Amino acid sequence: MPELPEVETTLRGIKPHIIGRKISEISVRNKNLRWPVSKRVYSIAGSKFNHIKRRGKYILIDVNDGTLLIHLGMSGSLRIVECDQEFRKHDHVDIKMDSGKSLRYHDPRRFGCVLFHLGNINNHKLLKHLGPEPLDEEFCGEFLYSKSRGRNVPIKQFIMNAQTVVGVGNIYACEALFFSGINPKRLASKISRERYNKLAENIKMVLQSSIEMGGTTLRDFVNEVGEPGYFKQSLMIYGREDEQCNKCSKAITRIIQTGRSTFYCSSCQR
DNA sequence: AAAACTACCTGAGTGC
DNA sequence: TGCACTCAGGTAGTTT
Repeated sequence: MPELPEVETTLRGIKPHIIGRKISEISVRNKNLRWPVSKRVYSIAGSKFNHIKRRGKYILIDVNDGTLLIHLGMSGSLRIVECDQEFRKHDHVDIKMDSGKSLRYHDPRRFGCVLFHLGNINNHKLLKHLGPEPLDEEFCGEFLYSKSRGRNVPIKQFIMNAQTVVGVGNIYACEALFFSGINPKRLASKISRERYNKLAENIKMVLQSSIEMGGTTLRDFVNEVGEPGYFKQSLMIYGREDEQCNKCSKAITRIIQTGRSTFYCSSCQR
């Protein structure tokens, strides 16, 4: 589910409710996420949430001398609820705070994770090999161009690879390629510098506008208070098979690339 | 090193 | 109703 804008929306939403708050009690109702929930998360009881940031689609919350590392997988969400609110199905982790509210992790498919790492989080194996943040300045067309030399992989896979750049999932990859007029099947090694400049700009633009609208809700993404995001209404190409392209009116095509749906306009995207 | 493939899991929707 | 099947926002780990 969540790509970068949805994770950013979640982070901004929970931040004012957790920073400086003391953690009173942790409960893990189902530890079987992608990896077992760290036993160490119990050790944060009595401490305060100090700082929260995002790296790619990972949410990192500093507590004591360690960091909570949370990923929402395909179907995860984090919400702020009253401590005494009844648990719903798939509410797996609950962190009660001295405010009377809880930070609650919900994830039907359990592809996400809740881990606790002592020491410098930048050395964590899940973060070590990640590419740059797409909204940072260092991420630009020139960067994509040089990184793509010799890469015989379709451009869509290339930009969805977290080692290339983080945070670009299936929806925003399709959208950015549409705005750039690039066929998703084109090999990364065969795209010009000029087109990469355009692509990098469009990746930034698409992610930024989605963040401004609270992210994209296809079925189950909700923010910290359980509301959906509204970027779905702005999607140009994703999920619109057989509908008319907004630029040229031709029917939108859906193909499968590495097991995932790709939507594109065969006339606008070459 | 890079590309292709596997695996993890539930729920919604479709067709018979 | 029920069963079988497909598809869904992600990505580490394994194999080729």
